[in-house]
Amino acid sequence: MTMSPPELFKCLADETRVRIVLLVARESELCVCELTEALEVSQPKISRHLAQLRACQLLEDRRQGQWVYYRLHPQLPEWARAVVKVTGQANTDWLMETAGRLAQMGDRPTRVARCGQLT
Amino acid sequence: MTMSPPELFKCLADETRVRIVLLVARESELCVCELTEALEVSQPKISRHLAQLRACQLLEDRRQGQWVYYRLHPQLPEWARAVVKVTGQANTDWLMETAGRLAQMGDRPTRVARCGQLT
DNA sequence: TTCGCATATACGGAATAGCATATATCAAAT
DNA sequence: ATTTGATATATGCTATTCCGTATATGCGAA
Repeated sequence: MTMSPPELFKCLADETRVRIVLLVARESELCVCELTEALEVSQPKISRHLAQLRACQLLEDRRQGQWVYYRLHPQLPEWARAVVKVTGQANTDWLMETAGRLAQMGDRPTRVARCGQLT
Repeated sequence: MTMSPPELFKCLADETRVRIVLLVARESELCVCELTEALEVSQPKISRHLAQLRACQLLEDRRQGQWVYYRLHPQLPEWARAVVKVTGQANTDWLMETAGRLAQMGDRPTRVARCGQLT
């Protein structure tokens, strides 16, 4: 896959979108409802940004039952991955500011429970 | 200095601006006329983008005679510097595509000559 | 001071991006 | 088949961004 610098940076130029990408990178994989809760923004808003991140090949989605999980696109170029990594690592405080419930990630039980859904 | 991820990425979300930043990082320091020639864009356009990069503290300017030189801001956070570095290194081909005359950087004489100005 | 070059800013219009609300799709459960 | 919860898309609007042209400023040379 190929991706020019401005293409990548346009994707990351919106606060909601960077937060999504950094959180997903940090957690390996997150579903829409987790992101909606973590960032405390409306579902359509999250969804629109996710569509954009999918379109530019930054994220990949995987449907599992009623949930859709997002992760970094496996073919994301190394340098882009490095950009995400270094940014996330150097900005954990900023990231967690708005990470809502996701902040206490360690003590959450199953992913299903996280989504407020049972079994 | 502090700089949030979306702040940095907004600066880099424009093709002209990333090119400026990557070239400046690569060359340590460049003046406006060099950038204008290298990127082959109008002078006001370059200047406007430079003003923006100055405003967000990504670049610092230094006046020397009639020229104004730009370099990465000395207090730019490490992670931002790392983002610029890894992006530049992984995209030299893309960078040089539009780097015009600056492409033959090795064989240029003095900076003054580069600007098409004598002594 | 006046001229010429390098650089910066102002202004108006065109294009783009982001948002809220409403609606559609799709899978699981009943 | 109908309902319900999860996710996606459409629509209409506002706000922001970017650009070209014109103009201003700052500096050095004459």
